[in-house]
Amino acid sequence: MRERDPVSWSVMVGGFAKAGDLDSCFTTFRELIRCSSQPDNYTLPFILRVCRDMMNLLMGSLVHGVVLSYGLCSDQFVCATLVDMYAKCRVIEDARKLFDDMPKKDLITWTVMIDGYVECGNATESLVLFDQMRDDDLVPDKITMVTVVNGCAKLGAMQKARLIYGYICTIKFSLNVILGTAMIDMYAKCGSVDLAREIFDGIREKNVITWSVMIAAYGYHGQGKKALDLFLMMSTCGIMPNGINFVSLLYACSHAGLVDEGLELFNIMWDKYGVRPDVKHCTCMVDLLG
DNA sequence: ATAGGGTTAG
Repeated sequence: MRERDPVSWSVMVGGFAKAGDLDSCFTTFRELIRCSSQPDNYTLPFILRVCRDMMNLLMGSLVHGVVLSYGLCSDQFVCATLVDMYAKCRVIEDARKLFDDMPKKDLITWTVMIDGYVECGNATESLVLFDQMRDDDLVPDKITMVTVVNGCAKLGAMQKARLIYGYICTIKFSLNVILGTAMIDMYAKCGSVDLAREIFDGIREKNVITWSVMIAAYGYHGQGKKALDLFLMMSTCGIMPNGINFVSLLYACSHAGLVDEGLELFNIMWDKYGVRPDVKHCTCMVDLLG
């Protein structure tokens, strides 16, 4: 191409990244910077998302430098993407520094920061931020609530869980699959498998993850039989189980001492469902038989 | 043909 626009450059950089050719990805990016004039506001965020998805902090930092050199750091959209990149690369302090320096933060920026803390294992701080966000008069949407619910699940705090559920009810969010599934997980990890089941029963369009979360919940609450029943129900509904389902199921069997059932599952997972046993499945089997 | 954030094991 004699004429390349920002899209052609981005597609090429992203394409190399997806193909796993980081050298070419890197080289092409540098060439982009050398050859193009001022990049538009979409090119650098796009490349930052590539860095985030590949957890390539090295290239992410390089792009950050380019953002600074073009004076784009005051752009809210660009900056939020940087926060997300650093957070997902587990450099939460750097993410927080950028976040704190932003004069105006929109809902997505808050959500990215809250989620960053959850993923980094600091659920307490994620809930603190959630309160600060509301003090800032921002109204969370469903995606924000998914991250908050996740934070609460990690904390295992039932008091908080009830507050958050109450809040979701007051702003009248209908539960979509993802938020509903997150809430099942939250209640289960906060200790109430029954409340989790109530949410589960209220979700009309369950996907494989919804079933998986509920099955796992019965598993770590020692109710292996119920986990198995649910698995049968899931099969009846025509949902195809994946490898994670079988991790939860085998775990459930080992914690309830259901040796025969566990062996049976281990046999059919490959023969009937084409799921190849991995180290986690085998660990559960060792637990079950040992 | 780029267009910011979200769900299961570990």
